[in-house]
Amino acid sequence: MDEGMSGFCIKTAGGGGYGGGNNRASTGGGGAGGTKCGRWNPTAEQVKVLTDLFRSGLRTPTTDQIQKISSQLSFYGKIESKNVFYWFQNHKARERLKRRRVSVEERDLFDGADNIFSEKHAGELEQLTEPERVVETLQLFPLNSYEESQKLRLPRSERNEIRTFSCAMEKEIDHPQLDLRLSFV
Amino acid sequence: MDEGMSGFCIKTAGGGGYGGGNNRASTGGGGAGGTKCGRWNPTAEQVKVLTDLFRSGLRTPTTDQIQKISSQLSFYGKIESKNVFYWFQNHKARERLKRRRVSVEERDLFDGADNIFSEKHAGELEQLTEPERVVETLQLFPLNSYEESQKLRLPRSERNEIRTFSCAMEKEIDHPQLDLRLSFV
DNA sequence: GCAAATTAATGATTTATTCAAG
DNA sequence: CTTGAATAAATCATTAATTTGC
Repeated sequence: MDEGMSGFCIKTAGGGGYGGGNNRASTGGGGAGGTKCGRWNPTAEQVKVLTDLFRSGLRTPTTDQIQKISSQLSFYGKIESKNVFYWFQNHKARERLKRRRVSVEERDLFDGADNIFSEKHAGELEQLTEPERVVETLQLFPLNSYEESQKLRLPRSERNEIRTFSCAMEKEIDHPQLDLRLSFV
Repeated sequence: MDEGMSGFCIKTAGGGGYGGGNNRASTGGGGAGGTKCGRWNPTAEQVKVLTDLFRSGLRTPTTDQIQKISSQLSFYGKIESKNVFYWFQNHKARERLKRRRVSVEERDLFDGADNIFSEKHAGELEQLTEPERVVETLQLFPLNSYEESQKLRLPRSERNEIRTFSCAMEKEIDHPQLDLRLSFV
């Protein structure tokens, strides 16, 4: 809405970008038919990969990482680097928000006399927030043991130092094995 | 069109969510739970208050300040003055470390935006940004001369405005209003 | 069943802090 | 004291989900 845009130039309007054609929508994969270049509408595969990366610990990818991810994800449909950047920003913030909300609920319940509802809400936490567990489609190349133990000692602040990982989607559709091997090491 | 280029120079960007809530005692080493008197295990509230104080500019609390903080924080669980002292020592040092590492990393990224090796150091530190800041619940009051002189002993980067302050947690009603009004002089 | 209307999610922008270099 | 860079917070805006009346 503003022409100020000093950062990346928003050229979402022009149909041009990213030869990746349209989205191969699987479920929510947007762009049903006509190229409605309103805003990026990620495909289910794209979301899955992004979510796996997030769960593996990635929070604020570097520009290089963003480009690699974007490049790989372009296989599944139209995507730009900025989409990846925004996705991580939003996802990080909103996960934090969810976690905080739930924690406040837990706190309220605990401080109250009885906490009969605690399990219920604990379950909600599991549902709402993304557990940081490694899924089978995500292969983590282990850190060295020292740092791993160090990492475990910091549960409070969501700190992660995942280094190298590759993300491969299992029996999904026809797609190449993603190898987002972002060598952080 | 910057299509061909890597596009997306992160200049002015942002995204995110909201941050209103409060943390919650998770693994509180609190006074109530099992008395595992190994070492201090701060509750989430204690960490929150300490972090807020840190963000408000406090770096090296005086003995009086330490005692008052400790006294107030004892509401949330077992705590001793030395815990507060060590917390500030450690937090100050670690924040400095983090900042230093990040800034080094930034330099590396600038030198070679498209340098594939830059990501080498990147991931290691990307997610190390300081946790969320909370300001709305923190009120600052003017400082006096003693603190001013103390301030001068800090490196420039830490010469923030350190003041007398009170920390009131407004939205979270289930604990008393902290009034950490530390009187210098 | 089906769209219009409404609500929930979430992509994208803008604004404010923060640190530190000059 | 000013300014550059990075990012979190807050907000705007658009799309998908869903509800609802027919």
